[in-house]
Amino acid sequence: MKVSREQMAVNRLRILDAASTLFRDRGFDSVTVSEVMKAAGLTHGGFYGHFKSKDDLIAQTVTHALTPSESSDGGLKGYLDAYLAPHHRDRPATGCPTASLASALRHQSPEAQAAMTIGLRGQFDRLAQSVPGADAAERRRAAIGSWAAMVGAVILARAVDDPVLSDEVLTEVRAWIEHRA
Amino acid sequence: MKVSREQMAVNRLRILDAASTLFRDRGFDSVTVSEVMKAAGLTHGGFYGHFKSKDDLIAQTVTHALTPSESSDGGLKGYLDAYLAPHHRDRPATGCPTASLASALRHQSPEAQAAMTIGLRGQFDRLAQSVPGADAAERRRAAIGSWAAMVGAVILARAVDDPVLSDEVLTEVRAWIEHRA
DNA sequence: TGTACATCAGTGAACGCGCGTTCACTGATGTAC
DNA sequence: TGTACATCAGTGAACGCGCGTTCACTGATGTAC
Repeated sequence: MKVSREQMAVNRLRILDAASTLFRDRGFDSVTVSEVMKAAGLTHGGFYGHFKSKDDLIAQTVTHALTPSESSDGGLKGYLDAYLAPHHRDRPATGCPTASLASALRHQSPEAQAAMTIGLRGQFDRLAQSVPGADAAERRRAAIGSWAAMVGAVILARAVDDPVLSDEVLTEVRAWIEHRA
Repeated sequence: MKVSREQMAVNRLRILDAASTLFRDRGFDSVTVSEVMKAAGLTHGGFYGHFKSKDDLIAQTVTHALTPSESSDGGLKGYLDAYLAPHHRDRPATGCPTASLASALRHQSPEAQAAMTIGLRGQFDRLAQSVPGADAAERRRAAIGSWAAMVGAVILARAVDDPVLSDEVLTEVRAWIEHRA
């Protein structure tokens, strides 16, 4: 049954939101097209009216997920604390897409990688504005260094079985970055 | 045709080496059991004489890949330079297993995660011995912080499409870590 | 504004392929005598 | 040391399942008059 053009646009966004959540939670490969459509309240057959293929969905989802929603603007310290917190580590589905998806992007389409490149460039620019430093070059270096450490910390904290070691990674990396800033 | 016990042990190691290379290169999901066996010079049917399942292979491969082979002992500076080099970024198949596999471990068996935990603990201990710092706590913090930044940098550098941005990530993170040490 | 009809978003059954896994078989190994 | 036989590592065909994708169909939309 046909739906209105507005409804179709809404459905497209619902699919992207569902995909964004599911992919962050379980990765690209183990999430099926049917699951995404079901989570969006539709059936799998309609998928190909919105996207050319699963690869296409992945590329568009990366773009969608990395488009910054008017950030909290709560300062670097607050951002760092929230990012390197157990709450964030334990909820990849609603957390930073870079931390959950960056590694897998190496095996995805050029389109998906291009979306990641744009997202990362934006993140560096944004971070460079809130990070302290004498000149622009120093701030950019601190932005890139901090971001690599933050993403690496969350990935390591999530890969580890022992909650004590996992918490230690978050705490120590936070202290290590702050000590410098 | 049966082979000698020694040959069987050799074959087992060949399978683990092949799996280690293939998994690092292409991830756990997109590498098939048949591919691993073929790369080890065997046929897929014999696989289940060595491993209980593909999940079992993954867990044992993580253990195998993270067992440190008498490290180069070339000092922290040399290690950092080699780690954050384009050569390493461009060759995940022969590179650091943590950088290529840590993210995916979140979706693997408890056994695989336990192997990662042991490997990470060892890496922190080793790094803490070569990193400068006033006391043990400071050195451990520097070890964890540097490792998170190194792993994060290689993951980001590999996820990105633009070679200039990718090189910049490696260079800036290296300078950022060194500036502190 | 109301009516008739063409369009097309969404449905759900079906297809085909590739994967992990199983299994009957082979023939070299290694043990018992 | 030599021989007969049981064992079992490896082979390759086959199975079954789940996935991405296709397609004939449905019925609400939205346009032409």
